[in-house]
Amino acid sequence: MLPKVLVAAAVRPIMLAILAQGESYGYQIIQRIHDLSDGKLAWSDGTLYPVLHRLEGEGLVRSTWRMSEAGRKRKYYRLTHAGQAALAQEQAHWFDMHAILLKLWPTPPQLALT
Amino acid sequence: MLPKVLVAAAVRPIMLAILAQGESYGYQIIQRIHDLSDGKLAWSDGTLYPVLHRLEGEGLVRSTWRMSEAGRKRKYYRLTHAGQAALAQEQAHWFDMHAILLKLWPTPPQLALT
DNA sequence: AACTATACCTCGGGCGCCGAGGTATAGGCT
DNA sequence: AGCCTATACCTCGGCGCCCGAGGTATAGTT
Repeated sequence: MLPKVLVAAAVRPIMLAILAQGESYGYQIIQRIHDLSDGKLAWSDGTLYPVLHRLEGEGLVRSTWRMSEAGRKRKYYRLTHAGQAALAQEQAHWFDMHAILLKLWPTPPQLALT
Repeated sequence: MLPKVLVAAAVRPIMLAILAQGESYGYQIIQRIHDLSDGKLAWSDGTLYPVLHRLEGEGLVRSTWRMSEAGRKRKYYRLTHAGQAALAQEQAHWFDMHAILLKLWPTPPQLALT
């Protein structure tokens, strides 16, 4: 299990990046993240929804209610222009930090030991 | 300025990595981080000391008081074996997350836009 | 009728940074 | 002597944020 702080740091960039690939909704996002990380990230909906609401409050995503073919209500989220800019900035920040860490880690990944 | 959550996620790996290069003390660590990050990371001592104490409480570092040539008391910290193992694990976690993000970011660094 | 999966939501605890404030010594300047 | 800066350590409290627990509702299966 990845440390909480690291997960916390990645929540926003991951969410923005997923929505940058096309609109989606809560449950689907959770599953996409689960698959994408080979199960390393398994977020509960209690984690996800507050984040989505916050992003919406900041104007980075916009939501619309729609019906699925199965007849269930879904709230679809899609990225705004401001959201795309925010994603680019999150990326830049991540790479900044990554560069700093690489300087400190002369030896790459340092496999195994687990 | 880098986001707080991202900084929070990097605190432990950075501290452990710096101490892995040899023993050091509070003020020096702050300066090393400042230089190393080209000023992108400027931690206050109020940030640093609680972290050091926590790491010591977990047995990842050990400290000893010594005198500098100038005659001031300094508390030197150095990594324990457990600390080295912890560092390796932090590295592994970071690279796990990095791999996930890279999957979501087909376009590399995405320079500029700043 | 009961259960599972889908689909949304809120609340509260806990963890952890970090600004503000505190103590103390060494050295330089006036 | 008095003052300032740099060095060097520390603690406390607020704020932000994940995330487990709990709640509501519908569709399909057993």
